Amino acid sequence: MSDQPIAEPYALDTGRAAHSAAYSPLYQQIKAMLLQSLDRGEWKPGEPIPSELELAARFQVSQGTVRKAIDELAADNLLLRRQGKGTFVATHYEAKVRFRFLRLAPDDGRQQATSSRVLECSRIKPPADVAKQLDLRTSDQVFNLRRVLSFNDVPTIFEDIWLPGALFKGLSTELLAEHKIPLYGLFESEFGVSMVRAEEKLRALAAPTEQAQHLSVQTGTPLLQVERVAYTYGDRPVEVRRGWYLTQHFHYRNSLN
Amino acid sequence: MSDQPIAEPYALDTGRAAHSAAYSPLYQQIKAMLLQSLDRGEWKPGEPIPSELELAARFQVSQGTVRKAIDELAADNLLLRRQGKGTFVATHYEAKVRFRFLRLAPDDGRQQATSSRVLECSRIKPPADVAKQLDLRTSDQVFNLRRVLSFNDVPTIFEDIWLPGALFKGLSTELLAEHKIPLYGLFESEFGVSMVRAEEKLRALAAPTEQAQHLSVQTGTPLLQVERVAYTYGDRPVEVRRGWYLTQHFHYRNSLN
DNA sequence: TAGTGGTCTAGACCACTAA
DNA sequence: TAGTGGTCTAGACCACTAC
Repeated sequence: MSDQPIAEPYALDTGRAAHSAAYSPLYQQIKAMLLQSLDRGEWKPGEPIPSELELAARFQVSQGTVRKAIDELAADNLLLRRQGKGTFVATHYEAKVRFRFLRLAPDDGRQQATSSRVLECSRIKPPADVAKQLDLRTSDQVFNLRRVLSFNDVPTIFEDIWLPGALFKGLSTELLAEHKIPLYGLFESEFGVSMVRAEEKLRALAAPTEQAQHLSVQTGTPLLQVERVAYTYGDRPVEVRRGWYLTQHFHYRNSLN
Repeated sequence: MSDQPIAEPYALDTGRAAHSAAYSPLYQQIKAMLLQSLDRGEWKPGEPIPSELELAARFQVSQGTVRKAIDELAADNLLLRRQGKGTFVATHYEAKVRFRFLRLAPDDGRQQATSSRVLECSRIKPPADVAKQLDLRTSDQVFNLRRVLSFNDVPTIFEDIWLPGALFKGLSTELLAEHKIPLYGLFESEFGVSMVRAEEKLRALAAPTEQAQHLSVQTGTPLLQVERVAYTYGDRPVEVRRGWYLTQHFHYRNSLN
């Protein structure tokens, strides 16, 4: 085993000449490569990624440059740093992460027992607007999922969810029944799809008949409607979700920074 | 003029001994001092702060340490870095910042002419819940402001606002009429109060009579109610705002990260 | 050309974790 | 004790802005 230099396995653009065609800093290039590794599932949620020194050696840069790349991924909540232990791939099996995506909170602040009842899980062709939001054709297959979330056994959220069929092969009512909350945890461990970011649009509206029935309220009751598009690595949309929230004893919390 | 060393004017805790009582990194201490300067109004919104090298000399640390402090303040949107020009105190007279606090957007994405009509501006004693949220006594004075925001002359938001009297001396309907949008711009330039962060609670509810009248809809129309507490430097609450949004043609946009 | 923030390096040392 | 991330330094050079 000699110490002969190995062939440069990573194509880093070290050329930092002024006015270079498409210059991007080294740490951005490294960030992009780490993102690819995450996307490929090279390191799974909950697992540690290689140490900073190891990555620095692999990419032939200094530790500080790797640090800056990891810093940004940690700021985006894709990675989690733990001093003395390592850097880990974020997972949805953590209260912290869950609350980032479940913004409805009880007015009195008390903990609530959460339960989910799946009403439907079928393979269908998507409505035109959903197909567009998922970057699919209307001829592609999608899963349509409908469920009711209850807090302390009080039905509070009705959700209508669409998922690309190609990514969620094998999704079924049984699988959903076995698996408990959170849904995004199931997605990451069973299908290797990590939800990283989402955009939501909120409106107040009078409950349609169907939604009202699922939530045990009268038709016309004011509901908070939440339309979500969720994205995985690389800003690829992988879920459309329409939710109707009862806000008699709950509120949607948000921070403006 | 001699080059004699000046007395150390800043109390930095350089003692980094293990298990030191209350150890905090140098860059955090510097961040805290920069925050104090911002709070004192040493540098006003829109103005540049001293250069990194100058601050490094002032605090007797390396440029890198100052950079890290500034990095965090810039990430929190308190400062704005502009390469080649300097680092500036964030101001609410910028579209970017405005959209951080006004989350209602038209469904069709088209630009809308925004106008504000002030209905009331009075000095009163605060309701108990408002006093509590502002860390005031119910015997303290507050300003109560009511206004309607219209987009393309369509009334869309009714707001009820409370501000600590001590901080907003001289606030009046006239001042508000002269001054155009945004309100937080007025607060920062006329009263030296910079809104830095806010927490909101959203609910859907049936329009009460008064709100319905202001928004030209029927009593009972579903409205999005938004309760906001806004904070200035050092997490001090300085505004309570209750808004009712018409979401027929608008939605509240939010990003989950 | 001078001054600003932005990137990158190499190395020292600290704080935390686990064996 | 060894290995990890966290802090701090000093210095070089690049990119951008303004004069």
